Amino acid sequence: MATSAGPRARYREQTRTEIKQVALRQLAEGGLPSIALTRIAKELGLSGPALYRYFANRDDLVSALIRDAYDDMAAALNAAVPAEPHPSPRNLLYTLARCYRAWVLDHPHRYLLIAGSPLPGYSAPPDTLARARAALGPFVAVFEHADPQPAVAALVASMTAWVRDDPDLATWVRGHAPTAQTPEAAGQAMAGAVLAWTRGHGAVSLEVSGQFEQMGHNPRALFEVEVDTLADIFGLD
Amino acid sequence: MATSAGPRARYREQTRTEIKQVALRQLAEGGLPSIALTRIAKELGLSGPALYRYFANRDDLVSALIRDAYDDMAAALNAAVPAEPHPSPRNLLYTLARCYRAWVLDHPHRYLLIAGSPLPGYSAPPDTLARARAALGPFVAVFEHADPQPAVAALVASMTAWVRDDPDLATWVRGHAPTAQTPEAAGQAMAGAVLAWTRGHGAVSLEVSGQFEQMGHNPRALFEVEVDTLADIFGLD
DNA sequence: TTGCAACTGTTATTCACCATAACTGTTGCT
DNA sequence: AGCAACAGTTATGGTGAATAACAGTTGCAA
Repeated sequence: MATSAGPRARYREQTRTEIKQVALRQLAEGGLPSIALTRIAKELGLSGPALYRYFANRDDLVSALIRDAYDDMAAALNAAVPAEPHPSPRNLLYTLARCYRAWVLDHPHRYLLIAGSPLPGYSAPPDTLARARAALGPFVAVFEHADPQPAVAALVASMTAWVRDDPDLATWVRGHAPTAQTPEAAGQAMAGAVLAWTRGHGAVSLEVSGQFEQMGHNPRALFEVEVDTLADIFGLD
Repeated sequence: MATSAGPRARYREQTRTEIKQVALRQLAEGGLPSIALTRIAKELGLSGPALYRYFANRDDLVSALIRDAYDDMAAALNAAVPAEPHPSPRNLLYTLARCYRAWVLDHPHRYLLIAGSPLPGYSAPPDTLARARAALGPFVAVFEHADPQPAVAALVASMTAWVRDDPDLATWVRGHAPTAQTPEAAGQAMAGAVLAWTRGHGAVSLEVSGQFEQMGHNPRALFEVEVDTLADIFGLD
């Protein structure tokens, strides 16, 4: 495997991992701004500039954390799928959505790292885009067999146009939703997946960033309503 | 008015405002981390520590920006209400929601400042809470006359329990929704308002933080679907 | 009108952190 | 056996937050 590319490469990978672990702890303790190369180095018994052998700079380290977080989340979601034997689309959505929320609540800082605010107008690098797609993939499968209400027609149309314009996207959608052969079907699946994303993000990001902290309601109930009504809108079985 | 509390206080307020303006520009240009007291001072022809006469520290300045943003947004929303003469609840919701999105798109950085990620577990100071409520207020009025679907029953129940436990909240809700006398009615209004908040935030925060950047769909269509279906769920006229 | 207390500003200094340069010892591979 | 790549070091420079110590200005009360 790629792990046995010589002892040096292995040691290097090991050190990179240790650095990231310390960075994650600092992230958990004080948020993004308190990830400090100097302190990471000190904690590892290294001194300052040594870290630059492993990461080009602070941003590079943070990017690595973001990539890992995406991968981890995507893995969790994909792992959740086969758990349910022959799920109805509705139950599959429930499973995925709960898995999503569970991951976020387990890794709040990492989620804020992913979803947190870059600059307005910022465009994620393409590899990040691909990773985000990997997390969205399982949701696409949910909506391939659906009977959406008229209220989403405009959104489905917008998504359909996008699928038509972007062949890569089209093949990607079909990879997750094999029966979505027409642009319309693919657009419908994308509409469902993106709605799941925005709704999940809305509910969960406010929960995890502490905005519900002083509020005496049940965040889980809120989340479930969003998922439930999403299933309704798409007429999932 | 409060502005004529002596020439000194007036000059002081003026300087504070200038500082905040420069800070806002820096925020727009490079995000939160590039708000730098030293550079603000330089730009104003002052030198470093002078700013500490006006703000206790960097966090204090940022807090002031957050407070201003909340106030500004709340003002925009409240100003949007009387525009529509005798609106149906549904049309009122549309008006408010579009106003919300318009404000966010007009002030993306300030929105990210408000909604952006503090630490998980962070609790906003009470005055911020009050300001957030002021922005939520107009939405409460929308949902006082509604006929919610069974899918939201659990959420309404959760909100009702909260209203029952928190007399301050109860009076605040009645301030915006005079007919919501029972805890149930108030809980229903809160459920609608909070759902509007989370949905709006989900759609708009992803849009404004650039997550839709490379995606060929129409963010407006997405937003409208969310608002439309929210109105449906609550059976708004 | 005078005088002082509060206010506004200054320079000097410390500390934390990112980043680069220049250099040295180690090690794995040919 | 030997060298090139690698992993680490100290020294240095730059930026920014924050505090201390000090000095000029001004509103206002006696």
